[in-house]
Amino acid sequence: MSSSRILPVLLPYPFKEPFYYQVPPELEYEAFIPGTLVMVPLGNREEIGVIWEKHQLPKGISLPEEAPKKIKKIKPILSTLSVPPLPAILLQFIDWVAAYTLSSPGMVLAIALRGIQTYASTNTAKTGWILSDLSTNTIRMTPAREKIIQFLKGKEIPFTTKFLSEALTVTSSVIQGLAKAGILEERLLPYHSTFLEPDPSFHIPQLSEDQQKAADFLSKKVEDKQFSVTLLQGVTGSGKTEVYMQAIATCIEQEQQVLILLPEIALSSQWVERFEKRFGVKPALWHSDLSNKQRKLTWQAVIKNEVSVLVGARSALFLPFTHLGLIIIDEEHETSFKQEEGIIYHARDMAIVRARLSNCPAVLVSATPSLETLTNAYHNKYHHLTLSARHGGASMPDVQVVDLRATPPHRGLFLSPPLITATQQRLEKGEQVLFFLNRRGYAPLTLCRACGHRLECPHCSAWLVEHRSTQRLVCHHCDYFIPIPKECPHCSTPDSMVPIGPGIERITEEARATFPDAKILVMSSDSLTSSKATAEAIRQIDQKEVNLIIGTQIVAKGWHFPFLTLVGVIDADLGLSGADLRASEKTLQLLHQVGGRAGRAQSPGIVMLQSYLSDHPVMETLVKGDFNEFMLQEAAERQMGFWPPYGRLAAIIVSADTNEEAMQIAYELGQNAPQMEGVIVLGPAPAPLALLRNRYRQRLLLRTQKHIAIQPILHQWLSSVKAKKSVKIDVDIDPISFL
DNA sequence: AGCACGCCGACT
DNA sequence: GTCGGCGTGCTC
Repeated sequence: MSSSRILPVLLPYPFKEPFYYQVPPELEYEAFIPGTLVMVPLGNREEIGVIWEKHQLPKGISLPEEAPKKIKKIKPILSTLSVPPLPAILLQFIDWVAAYTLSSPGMVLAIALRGIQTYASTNTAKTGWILSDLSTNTIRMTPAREKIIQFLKGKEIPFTTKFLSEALTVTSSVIQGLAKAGILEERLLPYHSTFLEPDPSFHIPQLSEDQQKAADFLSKKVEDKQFSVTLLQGVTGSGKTEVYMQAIATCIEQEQQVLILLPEIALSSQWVERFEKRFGVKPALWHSDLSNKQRKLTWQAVIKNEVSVLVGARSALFLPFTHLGLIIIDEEHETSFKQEEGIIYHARDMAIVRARLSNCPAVLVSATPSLETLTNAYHNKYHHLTLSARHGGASMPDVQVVDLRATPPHRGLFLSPPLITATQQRLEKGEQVLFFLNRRGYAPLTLCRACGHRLECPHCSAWLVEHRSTQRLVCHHCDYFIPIPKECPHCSTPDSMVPIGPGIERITEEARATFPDAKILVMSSDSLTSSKATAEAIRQIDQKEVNLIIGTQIVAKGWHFPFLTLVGVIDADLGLSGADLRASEKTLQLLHQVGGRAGRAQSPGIVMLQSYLSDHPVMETLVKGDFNEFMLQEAAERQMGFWPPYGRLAAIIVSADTNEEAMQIAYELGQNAPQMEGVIVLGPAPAPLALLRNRYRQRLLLRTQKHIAIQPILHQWLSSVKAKKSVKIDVDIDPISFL
């Protein structure tokens, strides 16, 4: 066996490097180009792997000494999968993401292979039936048999059992019988993609002058077929979607593929509808709720270039596009683009990397761009398009702060008199009102009036949240819950447990009592458990079957509520209390987004912010509406200390079964902290959730100046400390949430 | 990631 | 004496 027939194969497991396998003599070596999907033996199992890179050596020259030399045995590749090889850009992208996030390429590959994991086992091609050459008078004729033979006579394409039995009202046993007699012959169905081609000129909307300019700019970028990043910023209702749909149309005309990333694809039925109205067909979808079959079909259609437009959640970034011509990241400021488990990555940032590797434009879309994006736009790293006016003549909502110190709600209640009055007026006029509170359940804290005992999750450092609808106290961080106790578990005083603070269930209760005639709809992840339930809620709002909507964060996400004219933010201060670096930014974005739901169509909208901090800069910004100015001010404050976006940040989380073990390793990391110019290490300290799912967590933060590459420093630092397997050290590059 | 191998506690 | 807990190490 010549050693030149040995190839590196990357497996979807957390190994540092590819494994080496040999090409068996009966297979042609030249066919194994990088990206080829193969079955290989691993231990006593068979696994899917990918040919990773062929050593660029002339034939006959042996491999570099160091590569497979220390490997004891090299097993043969078993077979090649009948799918096209992964595109070279995807291979590069996987390596890039792995290096950036300090994770193994194999684990990144695992995300990319999620569409074919079941490929080998369930590759059953569809077949149908045609008439054979055998004479039909060799069999006994029956009416059912007659029908089938008459139907198939002269037809050359095969028809499936399902089709024949339904169309001709015969049972499948008749077909089986004819097949057995040799009258019918089984044939593979001709392959046709289930993904229809969108029509770029199906319905071209009338764009405003502003919109048209922006659309032309993006279309030009698509035609250029070069890497670029554009921020498309515009207030809610300014018609951003229509603008980028125009760029999608151009991309389809150029016969290139488009990827659109949305934060919560399950909630995007309205988006898909808009797409369908514009292009005549539904786009391909990619999200966690897809069935295995849909997943496989979509994955294969993407790699065969049969999908021209795909809308997906963050993992769609790892699909095997072969002709990517445009990536759009809608609601780019959304924190749910950050994957927080497994491979920790930010889909917005990785999308830009993928666009660069694919040499195509990326478009970031938001009414309230993230600080990072806005800074890049102001420093001319990104193009910046602004849509200033609301489309269709609607005006911006009028934002008012309700000072809760001056006009407090009644004792034990949460709706202030000004908000109640305004709500009453709007409801009487037949308009819709939204109450926003970013808190699920009835009350965030339950305590004992007698002894002060607070009910806490035994597995996490968090209060148990009362959910009255299910009669439970629930931990929002793990799956722990208990029935609502009748007496204090600590001092046994009966009926002493009292709910503290509001959740939306409690606001709903108060709203029912205050507005007995209102038709109330609750929107939270607890009430909208399926995309069907969500679609039904949206329908009720559209049809004006409800007039008071009470919702959590879920309502902030891109919906059209045409009859909504008043938004009441129950607790505008929520989120500002912590010491989180991004507290102001995130609160401002969220409240701005929620406020954007109001007053889209005919009537002007009002946003009322209930706050005890009415002179807080965030409130003042919301009233004045100068979002960008506030954000740039925030950015300026971060510049001095080299905080992001002017510096780099990495969080190291040490987790273990006992606090002692976690502290021990965290302490050792602290001792070995890198000491360099422009590098600062903070910690160790208990992580924000010091106990999570029974794991104790300690954290360190590494902050460097922007020009310093953070990965090599981390790599060296982490390899200086040895921990046993039960102690986990996770690295979060560019962490989003930290205190 | 899976899975085998290995060394210490409660049982047929 | 064994069954089995999960801690450690290996897979080309």
